[in-house]
Amino acid sequence: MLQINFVRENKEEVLKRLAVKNFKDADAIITQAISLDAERRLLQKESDDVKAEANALAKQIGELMKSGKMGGIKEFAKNLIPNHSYSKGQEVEAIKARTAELKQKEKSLDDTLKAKEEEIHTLLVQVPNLPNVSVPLGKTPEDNETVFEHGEKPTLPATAQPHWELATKYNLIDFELGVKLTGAGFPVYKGKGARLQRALINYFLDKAIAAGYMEVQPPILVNEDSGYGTGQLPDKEGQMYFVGEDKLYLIPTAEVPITNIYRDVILKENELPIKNCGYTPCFRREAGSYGKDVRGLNRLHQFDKIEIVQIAAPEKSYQILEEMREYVAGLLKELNLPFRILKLCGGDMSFASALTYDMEVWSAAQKRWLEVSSVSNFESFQTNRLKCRYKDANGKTNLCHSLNGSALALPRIVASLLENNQTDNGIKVPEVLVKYTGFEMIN
RNA sequence: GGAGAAAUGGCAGAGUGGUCGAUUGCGGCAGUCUUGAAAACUGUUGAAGGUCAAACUUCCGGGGGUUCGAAUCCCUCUUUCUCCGCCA
Repeated sequence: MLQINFVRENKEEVLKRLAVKNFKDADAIITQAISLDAERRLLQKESDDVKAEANALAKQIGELMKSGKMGGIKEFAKNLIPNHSYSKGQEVEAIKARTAELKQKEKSLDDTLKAKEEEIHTLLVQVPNLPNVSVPLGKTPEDNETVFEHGEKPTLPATAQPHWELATKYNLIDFELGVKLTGAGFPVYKGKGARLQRALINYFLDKAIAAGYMEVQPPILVNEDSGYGTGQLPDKEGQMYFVGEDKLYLIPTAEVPITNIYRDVILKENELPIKNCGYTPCFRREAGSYGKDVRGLNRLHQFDKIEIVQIAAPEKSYQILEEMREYVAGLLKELNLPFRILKLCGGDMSFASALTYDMEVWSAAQKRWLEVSSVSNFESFQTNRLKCRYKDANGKTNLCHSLNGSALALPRIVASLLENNQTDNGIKVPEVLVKYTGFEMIN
C-alpha cells in the first residue's frame, strides 16, 4: 500500500507512474484519497482538542477531590460556565454535564474519523505499487524486455517426448493417481521422480544457505492478517485455498509466512539486510486458468518451491535485487538449462511489485519458455502494510524494503530437465544434482 | 477437550480508580574518567497521529463496557503457563 503522505506530496509523480502500470482510475482515486485525508486531519485536530479539554477537566476534578476541597469544586464549576448560577449541590453535576457533553461530541467525531480513515484505506488498497522508472512501457507479456539470455536450446530428435509422456514412461509421476486421491493438478511423484524432487529441494536449500540465507520452516497455513500483510488479501482470496473451520489460508508461496515474520517489527539498521530462505509446498486454486498450458507439470494446484526473501534498507534494495537475480541465474546455469531473463513491463507486473524479473527456462520438447522464477522488489509497498520498519543512524524509524524471488519452483524445472536431457538411453541427471539424487540416469 | 492462573516499554519486573506513557533493574546510546579498554559515575533511551517546530491526542494482548477520570473494575475474544484427559 502506498503511503498517504507520499501520495499527497507527490501527486503528479504518482499519477505519472501509475499510468505505466495501466492503472485506470488513478486520477479519481488519488484525488479523492487526498481530499479525504485533508478532511481526516481536520477531524483529528478537532477530536484531539475535545479530548484535551475533557482530560484537563477530569484531571482538575481529581485534584480538587483529592485535596477534599468541595468548595473548590464549587468555584471550579462556576468558571466552567461563567454566567450560569447553580443551586446548592449542583456544582459537581455541572462539571459532569460538561464532560458528558464533551464525551458525546468526542464519540461522534471519532465515529466520523474512523469512517473517513476506512474510506481512505479502501481507496488506497486498490492502488498498485508504483513501478520503478526503468520499467518498460507495455500492456502484455509481449512487451516484456528480454535483458539476458543464456545457453543453447538443445535440438532433439523427432522422437522426443514432452515431459508428461516421459514421466509416465519412466514411472516418475502419476497424474491419474493424483486425480484419484485429490483432483487434477495434484500429481503423485514416485520412485526416481520423488527422489528427484527431494534432490532439487535439498540442492536449492544448500545453495541458498551457502549464499547467506537463513533457512526457515514456516507454517503452510496462515491467518488473515498474514494474507493481508503481503497483499494476497483482500483481493485475491479466490486464488487461495481456505480452511473455513479455522479461518486459515493455505499459502500460495512461502513469501507469505516468511515475509510476515517481520510484520510489526522494528529492526536495527545493522540487522539489515535480512536474508531468509525456505522450502514449502505451495497451493494455488488457479481459478479460471484452464487450457492446454496446464498440461503435465506446467500448472499445478500444489507444487514445491524454495523461496528467498530479503528485508533491506531502502537505499540498498535495487542493488540487492540485482544480486538476487544473479543468484537465481547462477542456479539455472549450474543446472545447465537454457534460460532468459525478462524485465516485466508495466502491464504484466504484479500489483505489489516495483520491479520484477522473470526467469524462464526453455522446455525443449514443448518448444516453449516456462517461467520458473520471479524476482521482485516491492520497495515499501508490503512493508507499509506489514509495519516492518528499521531505525536509521539518526534514530528515525523508516519503512524497510522487501524483496523476494523463487529459487526455484520445482515443477517446471523438472519438466525442462526431463525434456531437455532425454536420450535414447534415458534421462541424464545434471551433474550438480547427482550427489543429491544418488543416480545419474533415469531409465 | 475440562479446570485454574496470567498477558505492562528491547528484556526482566513494579504498579489494583486520579499529574502513570507508566517506579526500578538489565540492555542500548551519548558523555566524564582512562594511553586504550573494562569498571564506576552522569545523562539519555517505546510507537502512531499531528505541527515549520511545539502544543496536543492515542496506545499497558485485541474488542466492547462502567466512571468526571482505567494499566488498575466488568464483559468478551485471543494467546501463554500449570493440572487433567487424549494423542503423532
